[in-house]
Amino acid sequence: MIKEEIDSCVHPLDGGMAESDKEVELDATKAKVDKVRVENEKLKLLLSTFLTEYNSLQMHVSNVIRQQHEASMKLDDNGHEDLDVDISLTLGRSEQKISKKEEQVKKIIAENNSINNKEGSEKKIWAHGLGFWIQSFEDLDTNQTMMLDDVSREVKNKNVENKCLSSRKDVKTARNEDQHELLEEHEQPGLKKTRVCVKAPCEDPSINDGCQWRKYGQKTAKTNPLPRAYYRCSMSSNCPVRKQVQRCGEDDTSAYMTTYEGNHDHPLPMEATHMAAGTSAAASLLQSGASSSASLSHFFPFHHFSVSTTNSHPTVTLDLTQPNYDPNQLPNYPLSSSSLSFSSSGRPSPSKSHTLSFSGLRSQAPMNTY
DNA sequence: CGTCTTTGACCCGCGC
DNA sequence: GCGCGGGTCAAAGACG
Repeated sequence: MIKEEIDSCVHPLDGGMAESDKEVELDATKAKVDKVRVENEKLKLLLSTFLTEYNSLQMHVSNVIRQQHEASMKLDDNGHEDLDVDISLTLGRSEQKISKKEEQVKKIIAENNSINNKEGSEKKIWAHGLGFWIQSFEDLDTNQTMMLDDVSREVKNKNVENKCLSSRKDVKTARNEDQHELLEEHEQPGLKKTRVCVKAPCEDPSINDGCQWRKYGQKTAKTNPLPRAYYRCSMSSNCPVRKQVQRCGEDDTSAYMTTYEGNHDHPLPMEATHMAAGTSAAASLLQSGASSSASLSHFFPFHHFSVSTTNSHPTVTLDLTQPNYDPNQLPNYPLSSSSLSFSSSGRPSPSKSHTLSFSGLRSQAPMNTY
């Protein structure tokens, strides 16, 4: 009432019609505000539902992981050290033989976990493919991860320091010897490093998968007139990871085949861990004997892939140019939401790059959550 | 000046 | 043993 009086004083020239219009307008605005409020409440409810579902999903995943862990512990009749390290998905490695370095790392993890368990905090550390160590979503302790990386680097640096070589031939021989040692140490006899090929639809060959790559060569293969580019990981001076990028064909200029080989010896950025998760999952599946398309499609329901062994190189090929998406499969894969995304950095070529990432691959490879 | 790309030469494994 | 082809090296140049 007072407000109306004030309004009539402020606008003495306005007639009764103007006042009634304003009342109508006010009512309309109030109605709009109420509507927005109701929508806001609905959104809040939706958000809380999502959060609840997310938490229950997390609990479900942790339970599954715990069950797998317990099952594997039961199967272990040797009664070794009670390690909380369950999975070591490392591209191109066999889990049959564990090197001293890995034993050292596992020992550190076990010691830390025993301490942490005393404190009532349950922690697990996962060894991811492509040489990247991560921890489960239950708790994230970067100190442990860094410690693992330090151990890894320390051992590697010592190996490098021990080599005092002069001529190029000696260096090459040493390189070959190192590779041979790695083969002997980590791989089954007669089998070379596992390769993971990713055929991706992309206009630019310089796909940014999260790592920094340095081009060290380019060749034109006889079988394919289009040049093949060779890259090595430049995030670490001694990182052995290589990748080859080759256009799939003259008539298929929008697709590139990227082949990854080796294990990173340094922490990876998040985009790279997604990629590593996908590739290492594929590699570990290959090594675990999941060679049939049927068994592999269980783990990669949304994309075509194939397995081949050429020149003793076990190779998993993920074809992301042909999505194998079937909505009917969704209920069977509650934890899967395989996706591929590209994003351009906008920088001018040749620095222009695209981001390639996987997410939610359902396999032994755990999901990264940060 | 440091880093990265280009490119010809070289090395090595594999098939014949 | 020889030749071929894939993979790597390293010098030179480009670039920021």
